[in-house]
Amino acid sequence: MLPHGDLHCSDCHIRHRAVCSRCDEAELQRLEDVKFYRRYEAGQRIVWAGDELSFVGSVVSGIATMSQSMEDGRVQMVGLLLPSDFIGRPGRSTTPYDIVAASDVTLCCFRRAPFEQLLEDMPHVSGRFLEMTLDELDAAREWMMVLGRKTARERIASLLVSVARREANFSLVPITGDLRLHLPLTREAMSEYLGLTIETVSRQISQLSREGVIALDEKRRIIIPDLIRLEEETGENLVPA
Amino acid sequence: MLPHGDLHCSDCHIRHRAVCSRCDEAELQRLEDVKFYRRYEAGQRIVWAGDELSFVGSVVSGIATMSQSMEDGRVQMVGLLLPSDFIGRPGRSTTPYDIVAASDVTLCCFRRAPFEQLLEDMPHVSGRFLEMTLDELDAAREWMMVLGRKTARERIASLLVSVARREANFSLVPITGDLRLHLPLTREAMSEYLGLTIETVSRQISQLSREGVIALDEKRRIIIPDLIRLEEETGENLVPA
DNA sequence: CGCAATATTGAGGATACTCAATGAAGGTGG
DNA sequence: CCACCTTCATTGAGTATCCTCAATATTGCG
Repeated sequence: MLPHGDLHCSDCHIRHRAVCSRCDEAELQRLEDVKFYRRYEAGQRIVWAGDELSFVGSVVSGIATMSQSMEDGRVQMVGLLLPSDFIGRPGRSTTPYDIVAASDVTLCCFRRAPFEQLLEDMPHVSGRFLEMTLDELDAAREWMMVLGRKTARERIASLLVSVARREANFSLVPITGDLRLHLPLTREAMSEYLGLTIETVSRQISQLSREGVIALDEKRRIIIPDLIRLEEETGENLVPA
Repeated sequence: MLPHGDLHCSDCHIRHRAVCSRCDEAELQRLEDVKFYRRYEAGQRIVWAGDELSFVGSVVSGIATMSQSMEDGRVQMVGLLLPSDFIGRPGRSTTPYDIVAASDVTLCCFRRAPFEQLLEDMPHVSGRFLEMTLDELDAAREWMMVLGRKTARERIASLLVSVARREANFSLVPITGDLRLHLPLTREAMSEYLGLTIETVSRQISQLSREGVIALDEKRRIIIPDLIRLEEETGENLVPA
C-alpha cells in the first residue's frame, strides 16, 4: 500500500462523496497541498469532548463513533462516522463530542484555519459542505424518530439497514442475494447508538437471527439474506399495499 | 400594528438572530425587495410532509412544530421552530416533515430560487445560514441524548429549560426570580417532542408542579420559580461539586 | 349552555432495564 | 503451544418505568 502522504486526491475512493466532491482538478491540487493524513487504531480516541480539535477532516476508511455523555455515565451516540463523513466544525476549536475509532481509521485532515479559508475561497467546497451538513441534519432527525418511537427490534433493524444502505451506495454493488455487512461495533457501541442496553441489543439480535432475518457470520460481520425483509422490520413500511 | 408588508427589516425583532443577521443596510435592502410575509393561525398546517414547498423563510413570531410520522401513526417531533428559526432546505423542493403552527405564526419568506441566488451572492447570508444549520445539528444531537437516555421527568425538564433559555436569550431579560414561560404546546405536542405518551407528560408535569419545581399558570403558561432547580432536573448536572 | 377538545388521574400490563451467571473469543506469557 | 486472563456476548430471573385502556375533569368555543 502507498504511504498515505503519496495518495493523490484523484485516486481517493471518497473523492466523489466527501467535502471535496465538487472540486475540479485545479481545486483538488489546492487541497492536496494542505491536506495530511492521520491514522488511528481501533479503540483509540480521536478527540475527547471539550478538547481542542486543531483539525477538521474526512473519514477516508474505517468507522468512528461520535457520542455525548452525561456526568452520571449515561452515553448516547449521536453519529456514526463512515467513509466520506466529516469531522469537526469550522469556526469552533473544540468538539462537544467524544470521537472514537471503532475500527482502524484513516482521516484526511486540514488544519482548521486553512480549511476555513478554503470554505471562503472555494464555493465548490463550501457548497458541498453545506449540503453535507444538511444531510447530517436530516439523518439526525431520522434518528430522533428511531430513539423516540421505535421498539428495540425496530432499532436494531434500522441500524443495520442504514449501514447496509450506505455500504451499498458506496460500492455500487446491486443489492442482490446475501449482503455481507461489516459492522465493527461492539454490543456496547450499538446500545449507545440505539438508546438501549447491551443485553437488549444482544437479545434482539439473537431473536432476529433465530428467525432468519439476519445471520451472524464471524465476529462483527452480519449477513442479510433479504434486505427487503429486514427493512420491513424497521417499522418504516416502504412497501405500499 | 403595521401591516406586515410595511415592516422594515431594520425594525424586525429577529434581525440579529435570523439568517439575515450579518447583513448590512444595503444587503438588507436587497432582502427587503424580495421578502414577503405569511401568516398562519394556531393549528394550521404550514406544509405537509412530501408536499411541494415553494418558499423558505424564517419564523418571525409564534411557534411551529416540525415532525415526522410513521405509517402506523407514530409521530416524532424533530424540531420546535421558534422566532428566527429557518424553514425549508435550499436545493430541495419538498420537505420530509410536517410543519404545523402551534400558535399564530408569522413567517418572513423568500421564494426558493431567489433565496438560492442570495446564498450564492451574499456571503453574509450563506455564512450565517451555514452557522445556523450547524447549530441546528448540535441541537438535534442534544435532543438525541434526551430521547435516547433521559427519563420522562428529565425530558420534561429538558424541554422547559431549552425553551426558557432561548426565551431568556432573546429578550435579554436577566433570569431573576420567577420566569413566566409561554409554551403554546398541547400535551400531545409535548409528548410527540419528548418521545412519550400524553399521559406520561401529564403525570410528570403534575408531579413537578406538586413538588414546586414548576407552577401551572393559565393555560399554556408555566412559571419557573427557580431555573437552577429546574436545570438540575434535566440530568445534566451543570453545577460542579 | 352544552359540546368538543384537552388534560388529569387510576389500574393493570408490556417492554426494556438491572443484576447476575455463564460462555466464547482473543491476546499474553510461561 | 496451551493455560490464563480480560474483554465481549449471551441468557435468565425479577423489576421498574412507561404505555395502554378507561374514566373523569377542565377548558374553550359556538
